[in-house]
Amino acid sequence: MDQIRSYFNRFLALNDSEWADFVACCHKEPVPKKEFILRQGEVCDYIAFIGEGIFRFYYVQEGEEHVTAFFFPGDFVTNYRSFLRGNPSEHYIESLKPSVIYKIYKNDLLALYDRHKNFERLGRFIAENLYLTVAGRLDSFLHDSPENRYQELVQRNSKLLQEVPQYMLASYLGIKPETLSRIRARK
Amino acid sequence: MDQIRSYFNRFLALNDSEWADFVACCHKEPVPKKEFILRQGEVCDYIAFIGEGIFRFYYVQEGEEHVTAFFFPGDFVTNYRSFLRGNPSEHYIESLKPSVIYKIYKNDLLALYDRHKNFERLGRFIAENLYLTVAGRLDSFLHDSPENRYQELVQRNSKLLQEVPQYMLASYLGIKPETLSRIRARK
DNA sequence: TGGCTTTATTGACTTTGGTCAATGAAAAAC
DNA sequence: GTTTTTCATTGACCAAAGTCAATAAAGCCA
Repeated sequence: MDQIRSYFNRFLALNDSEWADFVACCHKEPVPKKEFILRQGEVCDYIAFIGEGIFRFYYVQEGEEHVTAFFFPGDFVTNYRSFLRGNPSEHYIESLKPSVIYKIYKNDLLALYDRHKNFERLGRFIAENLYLTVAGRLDSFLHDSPENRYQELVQRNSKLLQEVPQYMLASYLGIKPETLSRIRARK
Repeated sequence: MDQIRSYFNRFLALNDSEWADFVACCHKEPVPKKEFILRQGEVCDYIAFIGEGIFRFYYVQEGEEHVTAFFFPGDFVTNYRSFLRGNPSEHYIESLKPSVIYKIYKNDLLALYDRHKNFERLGRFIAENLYLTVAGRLDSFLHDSPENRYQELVQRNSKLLQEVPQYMLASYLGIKPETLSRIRARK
């Protein structure tokens, strides 16, 4: 839980009563390897802080898996679209290793927003931050070659390379496993 | 200004005093065609609601323009990254037609956040919404062919096709003008 | 450990988008 | 309205990623 508090502190410091209120809403949950915490068609009614483990966020189209994102300890994992809009999820969220998460359900979170202005603000900061992350990824990928995209990834997030099977990485980069294999062989 | 209020109402209704407070922070500004409202290197210290006109958001790399986004009447336009972080902008924001914008400066907006919890919430909604837009675009870019991306764009946002020169559209889709021309000829 | 399944690599070939260059059309400037 | 510039189209060719298939390597489970 300390991890979560320090995550929050990067944006804004909660006082002790706000924090206690938050802690009361967290549900600790162990997740075995290769387990889905969200399936296509389900509505995502929680956000989950990752204490341990790795998750991938992907959808299936014409029999092919398309990986949109990976999540690591210290991240929040959720289908934010499904969570916000109440739509059924197009994505699966699956653990790649044995994991531990802390779930906060939507009703509880909305109540926290209502009760504490600081929480409302924290929610804004987190949404803003998510936006910046994705927008940066879009920009950097929109006009770069797959080769450059891979090289950038290696630089910025070498953790991914060791922790995640290559065929998932390829999908995350928007290319085929064979192509990624060839890019890696190129030097 | 009614446009802005109805934009807000899609997310949350402001009461009259909140609205009056907001209106007092808006600075109306006409913008001629092909005018920059933000240049590379400048810090973006405002968000601007578009009353009339079109803007494009792009950066220049190795002599080439890369279009990241277009903005239309009813949208907010800003370099959100530069605005939030106070970094110098990598992007230009340029009007494509004679336009009218309503600027809200950062200091004023932060003060609104402080004064009204509803405003804080509105800020969250807007950030969340921006995130969903970009995240969807990223997904479609990573896993769809340029051809499909174009077809999707035609369906979802036919306004773009009429209003924006084709070479800018091509850049927005991450392809060359010649390729877009050929995709269009394909049927 | 040995056998099975999944994942990664490599090769031959195809498809698609990029490049360069020429031409035509449309829009802007005078 | 005519000139000039910008933009869109088309063709020939090239480069890069995709496809299909075979093989090798790695991981997993009994």
